[in-house]
Amino acid sequence: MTEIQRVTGMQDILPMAQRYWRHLIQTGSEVAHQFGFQPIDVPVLEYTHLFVRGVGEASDFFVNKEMYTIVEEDGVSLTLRPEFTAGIVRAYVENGMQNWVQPVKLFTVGPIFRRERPQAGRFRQHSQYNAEIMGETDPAADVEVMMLAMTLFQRLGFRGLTFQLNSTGCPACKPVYVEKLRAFMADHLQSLSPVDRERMQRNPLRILDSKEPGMEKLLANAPHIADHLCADCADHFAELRQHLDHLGQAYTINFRLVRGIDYYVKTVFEVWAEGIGAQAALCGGGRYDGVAEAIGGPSTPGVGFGAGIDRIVLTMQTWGIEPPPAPEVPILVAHFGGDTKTAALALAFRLRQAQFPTRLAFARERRSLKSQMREANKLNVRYVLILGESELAANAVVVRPLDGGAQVTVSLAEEQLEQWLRQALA
RNA sequence: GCGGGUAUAGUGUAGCGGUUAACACGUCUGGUUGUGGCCCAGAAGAUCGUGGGUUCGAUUCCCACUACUCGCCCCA
Repeated sequence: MTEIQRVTGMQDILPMAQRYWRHLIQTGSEVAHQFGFQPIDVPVLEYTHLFVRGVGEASDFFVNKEMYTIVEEDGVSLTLRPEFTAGIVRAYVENGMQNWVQPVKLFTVGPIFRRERPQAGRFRQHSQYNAEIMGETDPAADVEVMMLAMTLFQRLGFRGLTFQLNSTGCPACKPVYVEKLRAFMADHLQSLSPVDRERMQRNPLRILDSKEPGMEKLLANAPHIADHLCADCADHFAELRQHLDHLGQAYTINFRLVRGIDYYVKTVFEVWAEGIGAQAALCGGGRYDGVAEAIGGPSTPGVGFGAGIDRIVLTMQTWGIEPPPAPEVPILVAHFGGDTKTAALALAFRLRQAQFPTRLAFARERRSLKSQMREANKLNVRYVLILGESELAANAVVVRPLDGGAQVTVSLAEEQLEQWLRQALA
């Protein structure tokens, strides 16, 4: 219990849970392909400064407390990626994707690492599905990213999905708004909780999604960013909404929806599912036109989203959304005495060559057929191929169906067994 | 970083200041000569999270630590 143990916040994805994961990843890949996104993988490890520059002002906090960083002997500092965007933007710049047909549309799946305190649906290692469009400022690109997310969740079987949508402004209008918000809050200091006063210092926008009691009423009267956007941002937001309206896609303008990091501009959105609170949003994303420059590359607009796979799987499980059943292994080869084990081994490989998923019964010593039958039954095998000495002598196997059908003897000559099985399993 | 809860075989639980630490599920084996599910029998599997106390004696009471868990902060 003390020695052999997972690292805090890490988890094993056992075979029983894999069908959720596989289904999610496969559906995600299919949908991405349909939307014209190409797959990409970026390293788990990057130079620390990539993430430090990428996340901007709040970086001290993350660097100190929330990132897994190792310093190599020569002093080079590396960090396990705490997000995908920085790495993908780095790959875009480093591989000269500016010279590809614009925009470049990419998606990826993989683990990310954050040294946070684990809690329901939050792990230190968790996997994300990410999609990004790089090199395009058109609000239609935002729409496409949003609809990719929405389609994915619909395809997975979620119901009652809604967009939560907001605009967070840009370097031109966001600071002006933040000042207005700060001034408003200063006038209502006495109704702010200590936590929110603290927030006002560090990251005023975050007050908007405060969970403190009474904030709802106060925030309703606070200045809303949608009313303080610059012309460019207002146009972008208006056009985005127009497109959504035109698609008949419902959305909720949520003025409390914000992102904690500076590089987000204009669009921010989440997908919520019926009955799930804001904390369990299925995904979140937005526009990050400032990132490429922040990491030292040429100014490049980008928009994308990330969806936490672990959390989506949890949600599917609590809702009873069933992925397709795991592929089964329909055949077990049993053997019984004499040289039959050797022959069974060969038979199993022969069947696998012929594309039949096959399990082979093992037996150090002589093992009863009954025991092997039990194994087959527990594994939900459809046919047990019994290879005893008499079958071996006759160059045949007994094919025993486990669904109650009659067993038959099939010759091992030529392709007879393969043909029989192909028909039976069709 | 802060706060609440929990810690007994693989899993879920019971238990008590002194017991061979129990039960269910699961696992394995067997139930006459080569055939699953039900049933029956047996077996393996726990220094009762770790370390300190209190006590004649601690799995049981107390403390600390660790881990797990739920929430807060934060959330790229």
